[in-house]
Amino acid sequence: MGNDMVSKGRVTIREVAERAGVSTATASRALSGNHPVPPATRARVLRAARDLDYVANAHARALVGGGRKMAAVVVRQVTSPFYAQVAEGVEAEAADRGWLCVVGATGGDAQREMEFVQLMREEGARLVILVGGVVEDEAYRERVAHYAHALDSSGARLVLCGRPAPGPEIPALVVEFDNEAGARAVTAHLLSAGHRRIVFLGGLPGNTALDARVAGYRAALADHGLPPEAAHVVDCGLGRAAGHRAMTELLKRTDEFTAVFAGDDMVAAGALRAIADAGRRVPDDISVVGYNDIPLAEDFNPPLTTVRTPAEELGRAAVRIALRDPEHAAGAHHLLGTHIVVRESVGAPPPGRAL
Amino acid sequence: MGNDMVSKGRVTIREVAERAGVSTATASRALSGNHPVPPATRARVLRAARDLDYVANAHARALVGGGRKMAAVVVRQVTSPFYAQVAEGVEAEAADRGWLCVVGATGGDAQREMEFVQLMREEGARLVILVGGVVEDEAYRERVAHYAHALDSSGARLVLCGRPAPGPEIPALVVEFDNEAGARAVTAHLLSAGHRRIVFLGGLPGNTALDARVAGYRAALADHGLPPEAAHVVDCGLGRAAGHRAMTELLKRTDEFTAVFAGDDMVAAGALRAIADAGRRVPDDISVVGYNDIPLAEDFNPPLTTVRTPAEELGRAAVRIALRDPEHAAGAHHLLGTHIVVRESVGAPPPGRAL
DNA sequence: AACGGCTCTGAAAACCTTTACGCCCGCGCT
DNA sequence: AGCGCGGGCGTAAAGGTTTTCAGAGCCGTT
Repeated sequence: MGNDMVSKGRVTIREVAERAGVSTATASRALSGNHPVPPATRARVLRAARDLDYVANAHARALVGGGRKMAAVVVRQVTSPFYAQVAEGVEAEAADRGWLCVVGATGGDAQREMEFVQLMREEGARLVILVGGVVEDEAYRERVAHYAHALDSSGARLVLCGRPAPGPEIPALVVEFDNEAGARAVTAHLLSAGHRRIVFLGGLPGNTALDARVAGYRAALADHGLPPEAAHVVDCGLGRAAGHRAMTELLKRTDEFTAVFAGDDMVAAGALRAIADAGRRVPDDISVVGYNDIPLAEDFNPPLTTVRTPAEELGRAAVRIALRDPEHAAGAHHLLGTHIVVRESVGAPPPGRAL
Repeated sequence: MGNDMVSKGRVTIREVAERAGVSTATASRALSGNHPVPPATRARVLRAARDLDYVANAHARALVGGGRKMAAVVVRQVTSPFYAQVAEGVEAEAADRGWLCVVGATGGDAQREMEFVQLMREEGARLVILVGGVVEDEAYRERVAHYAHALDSSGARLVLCGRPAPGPEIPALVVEFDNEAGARAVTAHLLSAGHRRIVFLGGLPGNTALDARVAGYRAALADHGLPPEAAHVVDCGLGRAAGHRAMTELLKRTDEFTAVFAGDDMVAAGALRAIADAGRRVPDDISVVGYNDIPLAEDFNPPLTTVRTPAEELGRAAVRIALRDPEHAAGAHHLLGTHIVVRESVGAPPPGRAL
């Protein structure tokens, strides 16, 4: 495959120009296509570049060009199916326009988040996407306001996915799912199946995403004419382990429920296992719904009824919206729709305990 | 948070130097720490930098410095649990040393892989990690030989995770799991449980990773004194859907097996569902083992006995080894160990059909 | 007192590309 | 024939940082 003289050191545009018998200016124009060049000259340059296996230096290019085509997506962990899907969406949308996508994992540590954003400023990323619900405390607001202004001043855009902007005039774009609507719909689904005593498993007070789901859950109960006391929220947080632990305890403590609304599918996974371990059956004894519709949800036992939040689409939307109309985007708030996916984890409540 | 004069345009080291009353050379030395600077001066510079909210320009830095601290990990898709774990390992190990980690998803398309590697050359990545088994054909060998030489000539290192180097003197480092040993062990586990008719579900002829697992499977059968005909490999490829389809067909066609060795856990997920759909029970009627031990494997129904391939460790090892002794690393081949995780998807073969 | 060596610092080059500016030439119009 | 215009192309500057080289000042030694 035509590797002529891959001498040591990198081939520069100077050498390409020399070989093609033109100046570096002309070579640059021919290679980048930024400026018209007669076909014959252009062909000569391209030929020389190919012969020499020339590789443009992105740094030199970015240095003179100002910014660079790079997007960054920051998540808690890459291995969470939901975050992975969002990252994939960002990567795909970025790749479609020839952009680079770098990912940062914070492990939930604010310090690492700050370091990463700082790094992105140094790298000249033009788009930073922070993904995932958070506890919205004072520290968070300050931190994000700082990011927003810092990035804004270097001409980069900040997108918050599933987390709130700290204020209306902060130069950040919010894109998220309508958690409240989704939770309301899936709760309504349980209610219309006959359930009245539904436990919400996986609350995380202060976390805006979870709080919204809890709000939707409460709203659905109210829609159905149930009193506020009907709501029973277990604040065990997210994750498979948390769901397993909380469900195990709950089963030991009470029988006063016929259905479980898990804060996300991983919680549901843990809960399903706990229920099975306790010798109860889903959905005959207890109905379960989850949230997010991760790829394996249909392989749970039984296949999980859940709310599909098209995570990859969230990632794509974040990039698209941020890049579409940069002016209008700042401060905007976009809600993405969700829908229920009915599978087999919901049934009628057991006759004896219907109400 | 002390944002003084974030005027338009970026703050350069020149302004920092000016404010601190030193030259850019001294400022650079104080900021980068590459060269000793008296504490008092150093403090003045740091103070000025903080006051001005100075952000170093990574491009300028990389331009003069030659390379840059950046690793790239290339996978088929980010949403596959296994790849996600590898990527997380790379990211973590990179972050530990202050490196950046960019990820590329190819969707299995060689064209996109080539484009991405090219992009990494332009960006000056110092480490490119290609992850995932492949069909080792002539095109593959040519492609990778090209990568290896191209990257090598720009001083970058190439690591192949779970895929072969096209030749012994190709400047690439191979890090992978010992697929053959893992498959042999888990097959032996089935054999010692009494199974004799074991189907391997998920072959993918030419794919080196799968071929190695099949080889391990055959070796275990031979170890047990079984004739080569005892091996039954279904070449359905990987993925949940493939596993489901192949298992459904197999159940329709024959009863001549008591255990299934799924090529990976996703295949196992599909197979488990197909078995359940057919009204058979695991492990009472059919035993199933998987491969990789993805996070949700313990939530399968029943919890899946599988081979743990510490994927995150694979990613970390790839970075560590490549960066440890760059000289010695080229052409080296590292095998990482695996071990069985016994759960509940394996039992004795049904009495009537033990042999 | 002179000199060697050390520390601190600054001027300037180098890294590679893009682009503003301007030159030269040829063509078409008057 | 002269002039204006525009296409093609080269020169040089700019972009921000690191690093080399060398100068300056100081201390200790002879």
